[in-house]
Amino acid sequence: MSDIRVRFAPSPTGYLHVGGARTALFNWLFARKVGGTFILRIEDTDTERSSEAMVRGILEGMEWLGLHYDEGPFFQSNYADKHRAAAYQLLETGWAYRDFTPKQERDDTNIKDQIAKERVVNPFRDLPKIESDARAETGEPFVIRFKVPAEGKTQFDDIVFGLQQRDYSDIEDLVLLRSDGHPLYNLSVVVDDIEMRITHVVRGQDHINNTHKQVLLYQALGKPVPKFAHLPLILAPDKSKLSKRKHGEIVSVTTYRDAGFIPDAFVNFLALVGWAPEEGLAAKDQEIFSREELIRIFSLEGIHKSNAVFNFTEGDERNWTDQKALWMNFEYIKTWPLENLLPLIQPELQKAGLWRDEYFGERKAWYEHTITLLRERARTLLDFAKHGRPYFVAGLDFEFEDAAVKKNLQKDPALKTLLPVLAERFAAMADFTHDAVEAALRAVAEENGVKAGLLINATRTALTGQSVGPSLFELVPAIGKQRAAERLRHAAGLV
RNA sequence: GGCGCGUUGGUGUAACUGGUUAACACGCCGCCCUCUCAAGGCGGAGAGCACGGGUUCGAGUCCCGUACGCGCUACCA
Repeated sequence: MSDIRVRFAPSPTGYLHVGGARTALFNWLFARKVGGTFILRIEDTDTERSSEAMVRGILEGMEWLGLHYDEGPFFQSNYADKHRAAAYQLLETGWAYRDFTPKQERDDTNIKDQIAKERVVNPFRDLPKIESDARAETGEPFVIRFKVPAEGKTQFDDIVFGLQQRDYSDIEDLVLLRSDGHPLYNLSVVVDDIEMRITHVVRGQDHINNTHKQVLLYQALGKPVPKFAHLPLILAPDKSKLSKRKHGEIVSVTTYRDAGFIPDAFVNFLALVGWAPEEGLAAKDQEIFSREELIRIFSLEGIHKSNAVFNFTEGDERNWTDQKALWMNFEYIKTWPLENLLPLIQPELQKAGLWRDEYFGERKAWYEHTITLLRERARTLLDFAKHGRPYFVAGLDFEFEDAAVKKNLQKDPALKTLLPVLAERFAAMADFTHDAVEAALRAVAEENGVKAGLLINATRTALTGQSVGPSLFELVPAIGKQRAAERLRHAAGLV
C-alpha cells in the first residue's frame, strides 16, 4: 500500500449530490489505482445544518455506489478542539490577530461591501499584543482572523488546472474562529487534512479560491502543502449550478437507486463526465468500463477543465435524467453477466411480492430464462417487477392495459371464439416449446382464415395485459401451458 | 464591481509534441429485420472547432484581445 491518502469531505446535506458522487468516485478511483487510502470525512462544523439524518443520506449514497472507504467516517466537529488550538497557535506566532469589531457591524452587508470594495485594512490587524490580550481578558468578544501578509502571492500547481497564483492583496483576512469560539471551514479543513496526512486533495473547482487561503494556512502552520486536483463542475441544462432546490430529486444519487439504476452503470456514466481515459489505455471509443477497468485506466491527469452539462428534460417522464445515463443503465441490464444482474433483480421482485425461493431451486432454469427474456426490454431494474409481473403471478393477478385491450383484443370480434379455440389447442399439447406453440397458433389462424398477426397480438395481450413485450413464441412457453390456456379463455370475455 | 477558470455538433467526449474531407457515444431522422415494442444491422442530418486578430508553408491545437458562461468574493461549507 502506498502512502497516498485522499479524502472525500462532503457537508451533511441529507443526500449525496451527483457532483459530490463524482468527486467521491474520482477520489476512490485514484486511491484504488495507486494503492492509497480513501477516507470519508463529514464536514459538519456548521452544527446548525448538521444532523445524523443528514449524514445518513450521504452514507447511503456512498454505499449504493459501492465506494467503500478505508477510514472513517470521521466527523469534523469532533476535532473542534484541535482546530481551536491551531487558531491560538497562529495567534501566538503572529499569523493571526483578534478582531474586536462588533458582530452586528460585520453582519451589515453595506459595511461589508464597502470594506471589500475599498480594501479597508482591518483596524485590529496591528493592535499590539498586550492590548489585544488585555481586551480579551475583559471578556470583550472577538474573532480570530488570519493575517494575510501585505505583499507576495500564493501559488500551487493544480493537477487539473495548472499553475494557480493569487496576490495576497486579493485574499481577505479570513476568520479562523468565530466569536463563539467555533472554528470555521478553512481552518478545520487544513487542520484535519494535516492530521489525516492527506497527500492529494481532490475536490470541486468551486474550492479553488479556498485553496489559496488554505495554502497560506499550511505554510503558517509549518506543514507541507498537499497536491491539489480541482474538478470541473456538473451543471444543469441551463448551465446553472445543479441544485436540489432548483432541480429537485434528480441531483440525489439515491434517486437513481430508487429508479432502478445499476450502481455500476451509474458509476460508469459518472466517470465519463469530465474525464476520459488517456490514449492507449483503453480500446479506442470504448465507453463501457467495469470498476476494475476504471481503476486500471484512471488518472487525475485525464480530468479536463471545462464544466459539463448534465442533460435532462424536466417534466419528461422518459428522459427524466441524462439520456446517456439512461442508455448506460439499459446497456448494463441487457449485457451484464446474468450472475451480476440476478442479485439486483431479486430485491425488486421481493418488494413487489413476486419473489419465490424456488427460483433458486427447481425453478431456477425457468427463472433465469424468463429474466433473459425480460432484460432485453427492461430499461431499469424496476421494469422486472413492472413488466414482468404477468410472468411471476398465478392466475390473473396483473393489470390489463386499456390501450392494449382495445388494440389487440377488441380489434376483431372473431377473437371471442378464436381465443378459446387456441386455449384448447394449447391445453392439448404435449410439447409446449417455441416451435410447437408457433405451429399450433399458425395452424389455428390458417384454419380460421385469419392472419397470424391478429392471433399473435391478441395472445400477447391475453397473457400479459400488455401490447408490447418479448417475441410471442418465447413468451408463451415462459407463461406455461396452464396459465396460457386460462388467460386465453378469460381474455375472450374482454373482446 | 473584484479575482479566477472555461469555451469542439443538442449532450458527454476524441483528435501524438500544430500537418489529409474534425472522430466516437447518447439523442434525433430514415431504411432493413419483424408477431408488438425494443434490440440489432445499415445509412443520414447536425460542429469547421465562441468571435476577431496575429505567429506559421500550415492552427481546434501557439500568442493577444473581445464576447459569453461558470466559480469564488460570509463570524456557510
